[in-house]
Amino acid sequence: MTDDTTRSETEVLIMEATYAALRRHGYADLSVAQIADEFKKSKSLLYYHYDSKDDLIAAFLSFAADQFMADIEAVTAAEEPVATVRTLVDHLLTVESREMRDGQRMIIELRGQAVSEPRFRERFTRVDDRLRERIRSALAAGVERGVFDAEIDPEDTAGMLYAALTGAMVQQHTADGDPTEAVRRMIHRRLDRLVVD
Amino acid sequence: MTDDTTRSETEVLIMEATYAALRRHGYADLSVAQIADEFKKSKSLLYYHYDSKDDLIAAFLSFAADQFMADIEAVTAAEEPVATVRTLVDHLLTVESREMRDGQRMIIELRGQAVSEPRFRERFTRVDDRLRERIRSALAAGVERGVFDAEIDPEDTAGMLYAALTGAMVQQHTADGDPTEAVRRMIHRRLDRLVVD
DNA sequence: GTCTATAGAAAGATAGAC
DNA sequence: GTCTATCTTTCTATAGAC
Repeated sequence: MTDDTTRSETEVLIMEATYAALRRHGYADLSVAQIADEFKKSKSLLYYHYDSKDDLIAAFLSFAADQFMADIEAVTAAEEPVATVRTLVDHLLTVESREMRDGQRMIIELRGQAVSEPRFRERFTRVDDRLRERIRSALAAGVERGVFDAEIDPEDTAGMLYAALTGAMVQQHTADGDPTEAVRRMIHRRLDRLVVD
Repeated sequence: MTDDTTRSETEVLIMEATYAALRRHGYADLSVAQIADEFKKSKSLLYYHYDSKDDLIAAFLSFAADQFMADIEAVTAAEEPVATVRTLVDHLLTVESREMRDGQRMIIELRGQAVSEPRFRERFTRVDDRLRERIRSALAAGVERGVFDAEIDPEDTAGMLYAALTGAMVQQHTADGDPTEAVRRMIHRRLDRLVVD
């Protein structure tokens, strides 16, 4: 279900080295040599496992997407509708550690590349669809159970919320000043009002 | 006010060549040679006018930001509060020509680079601040004149709206499926409700 | 200001041994 | 599967003439 292409032990090590290299250098001027530097074994071994640099990065994006989605599923599993949305919002907008910050920065930078890299775009499409659907289904379930105002359109509302989350993350990492708190407040306030007392 | 560094005729030609090269090749593997190819004069002349490639690109980003903001000001000039926000939303979410699409893609791609390029980040900070402020002041003016519900917090609301706009644009150009219509509908609907009858 | 020519560095990728 | 060594291309940037 998670499209986990089977990854050998070495391949997992390569993915981790790629992660480390991306954290350290960013994507813009990431070289295969830099990835190899984060890797116990040799540079040419990377070419044994992947046909090209682009191939390797595309594989990494799948790897990262798998990890990210598993993380999300774990956090929001088995919560009721309102809590699911709130948790998701807080999870996406919170940067508690340097590791999380670097991880998000990496994603934002790679996302920019998806403009012209079809393989990247494909992975982001997948993640977007799943997150949006997660919000939509929570909203729909809420309406069905009578906890949310029946006036809302779960599809559009989910699209709007997820766009706001994406935009806040992008702005946070590509401009000074942090818009995430305003967005978080607005969404929680909105949820308060949507809940039928 | 617009921080227009004075640009010589040749420099404007270089900016236009850079724009053409970015449209054609994207930022990811843009070379100075490719910029020169869109330019009547020689490659080395680029280095006479700019110290380095990064310098040239940073200058281009200022140039593009100036154009973009002038465009926005022109479209929203002298409109009343509600119309200003509606026009801004439609303007940012509408892609009517190939030129507009390419322009937006270019911005999104460059924005990804702002993660690790301080000079890029600085430019995006400026544009973000101005657009957010434009929305905020329109909302505040609307409240003051009694056309908007006095309950809203113009600052946070502007942050939320602008985040949604940014997110919709980013998603539109970095994933398949177009979330802009949902976001546009939601915002206009929201504005309908905010207007005190 | 503008050109041609090229230096110098770095990158992606492969050859071939073990 | 993994290594070392290296080929080849491409790129940024400069030198030096006009």
